[in-house]
Amino acid sequence: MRIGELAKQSGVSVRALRYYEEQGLLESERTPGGQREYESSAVDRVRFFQTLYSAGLSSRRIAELLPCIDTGGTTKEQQAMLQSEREALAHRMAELQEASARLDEVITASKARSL
Amino acid sequence: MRIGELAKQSGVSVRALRYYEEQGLLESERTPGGQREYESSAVDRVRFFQTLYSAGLSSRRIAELLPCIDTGGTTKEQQAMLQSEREALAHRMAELQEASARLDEVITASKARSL
DNA sequence: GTAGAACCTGACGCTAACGTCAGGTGCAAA
DNA sequence: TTTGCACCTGACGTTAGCGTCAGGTTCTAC
Repeated sequence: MRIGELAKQSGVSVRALRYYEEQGLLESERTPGGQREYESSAVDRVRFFQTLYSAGLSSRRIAELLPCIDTGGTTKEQQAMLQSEREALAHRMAELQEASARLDEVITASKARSL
Repeated sequence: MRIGELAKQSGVSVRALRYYEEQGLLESERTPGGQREYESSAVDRVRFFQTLYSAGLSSRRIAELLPCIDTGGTTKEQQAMLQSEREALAHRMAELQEASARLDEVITASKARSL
């Protein structure tokens, strides 16, 4: 598939896809004319990037994790990297729960006041 | 307290505090000489902002929510705003859990491979 | 009354993740 | 073979949340 189709199926912009390639996240074959050609598996890959992005990971971080993800990351450094990112995620989730709880306080307080 | 002290106690930079004021999040009295003076309650307020920031809320969004937070938000618009923000938070938490699960898959897969 | 730390207001710099031209090329259909 | 849409490569623009001068003032201590 070409880039427009991948963009449609994965729900991101064409510009974003070219950006991912620029950052070393996404590879593509080229047609004789120079246009990008993707395998259908690229759709899942891009969606995976979106998931990681929304979790607060940067392109650089994702690029660092990619070897682990693709090859299964068996070196100590890679496993440590995965672990530390996992812990960072847990930390972020705790922050979110904290924020959520604080918002709930505000909400219930305002409801009580409107009775 | 003055801005340096508030910065120290709340754990953010002086620049950040001035930025919050610029965005309408934080108010301050002024000494006759023009220096900012804060009440001790400002520490908690700033920490609250940090919590919301880390949860992915923008300054603009926080500024919109402030009236609800300070006065208890009783108008329908304000309650709706609180609710929608709460739902957005829940959505973000779900994304985090998804990402976390995906990372766990990678981690357990890599461990299995290294055995 | 003076040194020096802390403060002030601009104002420009920075990074990430794209958006958005501009100017030119590939490709599929009629 | 000529539309005309999709694609290409630069390259500059944008937003948020500050960092970082610069050049000047206030406050506190001695």
